[in-house]
Amino acid sequence: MLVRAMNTTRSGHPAVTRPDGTPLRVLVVDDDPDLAEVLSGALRYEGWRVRTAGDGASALAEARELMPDAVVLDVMLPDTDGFAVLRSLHEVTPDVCVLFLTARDAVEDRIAGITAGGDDYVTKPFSLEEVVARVRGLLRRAGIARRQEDGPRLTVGDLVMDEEAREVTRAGELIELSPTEFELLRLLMRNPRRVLSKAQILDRVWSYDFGGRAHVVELYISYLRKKVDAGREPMIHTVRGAGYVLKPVAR
Amino acid sequence: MLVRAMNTTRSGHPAVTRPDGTPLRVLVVDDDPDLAEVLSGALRYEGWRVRTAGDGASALAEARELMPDAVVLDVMLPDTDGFAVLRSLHEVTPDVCVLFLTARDAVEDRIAGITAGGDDYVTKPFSLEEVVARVRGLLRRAGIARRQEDGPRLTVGDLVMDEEAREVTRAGELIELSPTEFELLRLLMRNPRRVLSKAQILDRVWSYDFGGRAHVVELYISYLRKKVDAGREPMIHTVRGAGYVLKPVAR
DNA sequence: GCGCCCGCTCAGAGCGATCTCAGAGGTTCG
DNA sequence: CGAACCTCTGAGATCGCTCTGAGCGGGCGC
Repeated sequence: MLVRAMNTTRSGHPAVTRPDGTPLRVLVVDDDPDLAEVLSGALRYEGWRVRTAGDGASALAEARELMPDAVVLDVMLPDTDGFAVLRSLHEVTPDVCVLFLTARDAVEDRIAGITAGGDDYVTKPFSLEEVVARVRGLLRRAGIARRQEDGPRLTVGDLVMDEEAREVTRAGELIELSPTEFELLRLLMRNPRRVLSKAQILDRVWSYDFGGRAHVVELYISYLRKKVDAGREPMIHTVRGAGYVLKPVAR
Repeated sequence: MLVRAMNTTRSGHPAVTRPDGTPLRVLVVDDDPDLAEVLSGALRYEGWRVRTAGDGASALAEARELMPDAVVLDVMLPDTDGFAVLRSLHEVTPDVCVLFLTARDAVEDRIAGITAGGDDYVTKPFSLEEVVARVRGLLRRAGIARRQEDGPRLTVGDLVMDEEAREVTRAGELIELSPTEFELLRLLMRNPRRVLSKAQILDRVWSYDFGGRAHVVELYISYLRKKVDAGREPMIHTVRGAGYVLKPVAR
């Protein structure tokens, strides 16, 4: 039936859950409320339980209460710096995974030192698809996540994407994609047979501060077609006035 | 006037309800009272419980009282911006779904991130069918809605519509439809065996600012017939002086 | 049975959506 | 520092969609 089970995402595909089947718990820490809202929306959409905090102090308080599996943590906070928060976090929840949000010019070496422990980071501005993918990766590698499906592989028809290796093949043939093309295709493959509007695509694949227009989506769809559909039976379809769909070739 | 059971729409088909069988609750927020009225009428027609508000402040007040499952929210409000309202809404009712209403030109700027979660939006001017369909889609994906029928598929006889994939088949054969044709057929399929007048159709499928005459309805019915009934036993019937009906082929 | 009105369909204009190309910046890497 | 690559902008060109207008035909009231 359609009553939502705990382990189903809003989008309907099977959710990544904790080993006991309860939803994963994620804490978002960022002092920009709009950004925190957007992030938490995207993570909630994965079927996860999300809380937010705006500074280090309340982050710790929330963490104590929520006992999160993962934390999405802005390195620049008003009261403390992210690394101090990280240390305290690990005291509260030792096994927690952390995804850092950082400005591009931030000291990359310090980050590198921290991420050695299995944590990860993305630089602002980032796309939501990217953040979500990273969090999923973290959890999976940490062994916290139990995936309902196969593994780190997405399959639609004869199109296969290995997210970890960042490798895509169609009918066994390797397809080389640029970062943006890869992200766009991932979004499409995570929503097969579902029409996605250009705005939805823009919101998830391009970074939140992107000012441009939906025209780029058309452009990148065109790139993808040249690589994914090249000569073969097309899988990427335009639905005029509605958006784009990825479908396995008709039976 | 019409007496009706709580879980039945005015039009008589089974209502989409909350899991416990009580009617879904929707809050409409728009500063144009006329528009708010039209919208709330259309949503009530679905058998849902509807309240309206004209600005952000009263929207929050109403939300606290109604605890809505979904909110239809104009992004341009006199007192606050849509983002702030969204945040406060999520504080009051964490799992609420939001459908944004926006002017066409506004789409480009600040919508970014808004559809990031499960939320969605439509641009003005819109048709009522579209708004209703989107709200239903939101609720269904959020797992809030319990549908009396099967799933995200509409079926009348051997005619099947998959709303998410925007795909229609008859007896297994794929039928390609333009956006307007699709919307019209959806209306007919949601009201099988019921005669719909041209005025009703016009009101629901065409946007509220459409100046044209009912002649377009005839035209689009004609288009649909060519595609849906093509050569087969007809399902679309004219009722002279009254309107049109869609019926499964009599056995 | 007659004529009128309703409804059906055709053809075409106008418009908007989409596709693609070419090239300007910017970034990465060797 | 240069080459290769990536991303995005702008401009046409194209194509499909929507709606108008007109003519035709048939059902229904008289």
